[in-house]
Amino acid sequence: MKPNCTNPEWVGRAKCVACEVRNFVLFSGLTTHELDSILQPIDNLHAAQHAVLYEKGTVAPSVYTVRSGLIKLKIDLPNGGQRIVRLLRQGDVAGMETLLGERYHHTAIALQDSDVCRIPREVLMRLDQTNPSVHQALLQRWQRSADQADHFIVALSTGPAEARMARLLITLGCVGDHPETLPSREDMGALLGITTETASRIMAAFKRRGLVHTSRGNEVVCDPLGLTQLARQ
Amino acid sequence: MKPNCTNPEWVGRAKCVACEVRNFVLFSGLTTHELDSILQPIDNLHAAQHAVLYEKGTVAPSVYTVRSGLIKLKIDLPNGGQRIVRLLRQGDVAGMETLLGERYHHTAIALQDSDVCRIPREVLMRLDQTNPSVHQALLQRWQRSADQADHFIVALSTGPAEARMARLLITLGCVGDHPETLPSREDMGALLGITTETASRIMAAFKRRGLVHTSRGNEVVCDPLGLTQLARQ
DNA sequence: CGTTATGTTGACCTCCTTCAAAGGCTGTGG
DNA sequence: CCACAGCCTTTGAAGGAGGTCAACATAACG
Repeated sequence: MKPNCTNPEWVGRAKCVACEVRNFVLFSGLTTHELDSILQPIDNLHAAQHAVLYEKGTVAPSVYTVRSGLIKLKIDLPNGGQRIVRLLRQGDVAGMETLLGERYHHTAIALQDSDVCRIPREVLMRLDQTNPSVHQALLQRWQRSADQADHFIVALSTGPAEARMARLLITLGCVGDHPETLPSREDMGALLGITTETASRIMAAFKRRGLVHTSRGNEVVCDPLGLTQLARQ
Repeated sequence: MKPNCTNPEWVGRAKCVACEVRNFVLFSGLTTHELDSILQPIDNLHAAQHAVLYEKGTVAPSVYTVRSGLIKLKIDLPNGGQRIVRLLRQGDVAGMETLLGERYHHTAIALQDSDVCRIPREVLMRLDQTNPSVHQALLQRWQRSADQADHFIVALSTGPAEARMARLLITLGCVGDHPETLPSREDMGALLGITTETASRIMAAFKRRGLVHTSRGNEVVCDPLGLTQLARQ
């Protein structure tokens, strides 16, 4: 936990008009004029791997939209462990509890180098009330968050560890053609509710069986058919 | 699965103005006049135990607010089992995916005899757009739903089965003075991601250890201290 | 009063955790 | 450039927790 990894780095004031991922994030329905009328600053931040966006229990002044990368929302357990309850990717929003004036309900940490935009609570509340498209987009994010929570319960917390791991790999998208950088064994354990050792053993077994191949560095490619078959049970 | 248990019973057109739990449900901020201006019918339904409010995958024309009782939201597993992903009580809302025009994401079934109000999608969408208090109440329900999902992941799907069961009993509120009617062993299993047999064994052990007492019929009273201690690990 | 769901208990075996040790990778300082 | 520390990963052995299958008990119900 080095000091240079604990905080995201400020990149600059966000230029939403020119944002190349605007269609994926909250403000896709806003006109140039409407974007200009935002008074408070929306900051563009770069969160290096392991950077902490915010911590559970602290006051929540802003929400974060993910432009690229992968963010985990975790909750610390009384016994010292942790449980990851959500994974956020491009277009997802972290810290929506801000809108209800509460403190953050999770700790948000970057699993990969990520780009995020930090939107002050007042900005989003005003847009939510004045702009139907933003309002609709917000409802969608909330729904998406609930859907993902369901997935964590049903797919990642149910059944034998091997099946859960297969479902996790599918969820992470490493069945596609592109190789994916996987989270650490410890994070896999926190995602699935199993120990780090079990996560390591299962991954090792998957490699031996040829279900996953490490292509280069940390990146892996997976066997879609084999994994989906394992995921069933 | 008898036919008389599969559907909720129509009780009457809801009289929101006179509703004794109105302060707990979505319309607490509406005036009498605003309530009168609702054109489409809000129906008051009684859902007997095991009654099905709606089924996953069907088109979603309405949301349901819970006036009393206990509703489970479940998802069927590919292997024939089921997993309960949410429990709804007084003031909670089921089927909010309706607002995004989607099909239901869960199957909603009454765990106890329950009273619910069925609100047509159009009514809620209009109120959401025209009335800030309803809008705020909706955001709150979404947040509450996400919070409960977190609880299902962190408290009910993490750690040894015994600790999870202790947390479930605390969640169900049977540490209070009032005796509580517990769900079936099968539902406990579906809540915790364990088998019915394990749920039964753990409950039997709790009774032997004096952690829970069956007071009368299905009602039980629990030992708060003992359970909270078990819940830690 | 038989029939059917629901709960309980036992035996067995698999899966997962725990504790421990060793291997591999990376960055740092000599 | 190499040695070494620190971290992550892997692997082993042992024990316990939970699943599975089966039998039985109990309660609910027509």
